[in-house]
Amino acid sequence: MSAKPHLKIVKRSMADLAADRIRAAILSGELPPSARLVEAALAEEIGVSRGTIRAALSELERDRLVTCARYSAWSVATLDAQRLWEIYTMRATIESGAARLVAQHVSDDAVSAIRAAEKKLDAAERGAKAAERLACDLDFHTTIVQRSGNQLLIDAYASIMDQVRWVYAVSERRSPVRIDLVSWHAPLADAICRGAADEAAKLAFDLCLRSLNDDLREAAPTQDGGAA
Amino acid sequence: MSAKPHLKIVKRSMADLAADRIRAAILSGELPPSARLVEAALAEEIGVSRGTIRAALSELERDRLVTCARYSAWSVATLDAQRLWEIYTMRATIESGAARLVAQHVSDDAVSAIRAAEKKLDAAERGAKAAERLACDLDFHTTIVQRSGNQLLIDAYASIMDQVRWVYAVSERRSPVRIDLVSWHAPLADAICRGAADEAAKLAFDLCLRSLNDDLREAAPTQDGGAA
DNA sequence: TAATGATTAATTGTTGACAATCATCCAAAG
DNA sequence: CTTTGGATGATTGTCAACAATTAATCATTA
Repeated sequence: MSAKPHLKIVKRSMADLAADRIRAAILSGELPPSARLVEAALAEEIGVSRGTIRAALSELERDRLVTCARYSAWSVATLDAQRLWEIYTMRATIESGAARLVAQHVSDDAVSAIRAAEKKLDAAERGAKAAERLACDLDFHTTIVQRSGNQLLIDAYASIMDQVRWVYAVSERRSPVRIDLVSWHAPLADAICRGAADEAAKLAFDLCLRSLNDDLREAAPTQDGGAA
Repeated sequence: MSAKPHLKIVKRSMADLAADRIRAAILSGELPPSARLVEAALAEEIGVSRGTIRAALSELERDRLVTCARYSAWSVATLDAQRLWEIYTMRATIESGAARLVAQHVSDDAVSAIRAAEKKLDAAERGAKAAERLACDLDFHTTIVQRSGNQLLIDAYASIMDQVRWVYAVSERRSPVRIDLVSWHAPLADAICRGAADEAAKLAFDLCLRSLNDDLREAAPTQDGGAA
């Protein structure tokens, strides 16, 4: 996105590195939901001390990937239907607010960024494989949030999208299928570029909830009698 | 709100207690924005070790009340116009999403809760002092978020409202005046109770932004030439 | 058998000491 | 006068040991 070539070295603490490792293990499914996490064991495995691991786990707790029971145990968070609904509606809320903000002050800059993301969607829809389509889908939504110019929204979105990716990872089919990408997203892009804030907010919200329904149907195909 | 009498003792760690102390000092203005925070000094003052203080500061960092520069210094976060805008639009986003969710599945329960909060607003508008009016105002909004039933939204709202209270605390006039409480809030309450999701979302968002404009005018009365 | 209470192993909470890093100051060179 | 370089003090990063708490086990008893 921002192609400005920063030279600065971002120095990261051992705690951050450790958090990255554990996060990757969780997002990859290697550490499944409810898995027990023992500070001493992780410290041994990663090669740092317990205090460092504790800082890492605290960071992951903030991201809601792990939970902590006092004096008892850390464990990977759990995912139930309620939490799934919360994650998707939280995502819908953030995207909706971002879409409203972008639409309220449309700039040529924003329009071109959104149209570019839309174009990539169109290209991905024909021929690209599922993972690529999903990436373009997520990129489109991320673009909108980025253009809101609100760092709080951007950070909150990054956090909730981690949860979304986690949901994808722990569900049976790793990547949800995404079809009709353009026809679903075009109305939102149009509304934003047109400056129709209310409409953009509504469309953004509904688009996320539609993803929820789709992903749920995939995750539990026996749940609803899908007979037309 | 939830009057269920829990007997359970919530045991809190020293780190949590320390975080509470520091948080209170920040929210009260005792520790002003940009104030330097030294782990060792805080540890001495509060009476715990540095490791515990570090955990407390990390918690406050998550709440964006303090920032940390590696190997250098912790300090109380700063508030500029950009951040102020981000805080208020983040609040607007959350409330808007919550209002939409509540309106989408209106229940008698929700209606009575919202109407009750509205009634308290009406009572406060006539005669009560400024602090009381502000409290009822905040309570009305909190009620809506609570009724969304989304713990992620509720937590995010609690966090952002901490920031809002902080803004109030560090600005010159401690409590912003709130006038026309009922006439401003009634359309939102009506829309939600009517199940008009889009309208409720729009009204909730605009209501927050209106607060931003009001609070800004108070904080910097010379900024805009207010002549009609 | 079911409830009670002591015992114990496992795990997190807390601490103080040491290492790594940063910011400042000051002198010397150009 | 500006820049460079090194010394120095202050502050955070990391660690390993100890204390507090939990959860499970297993006799004991009614």
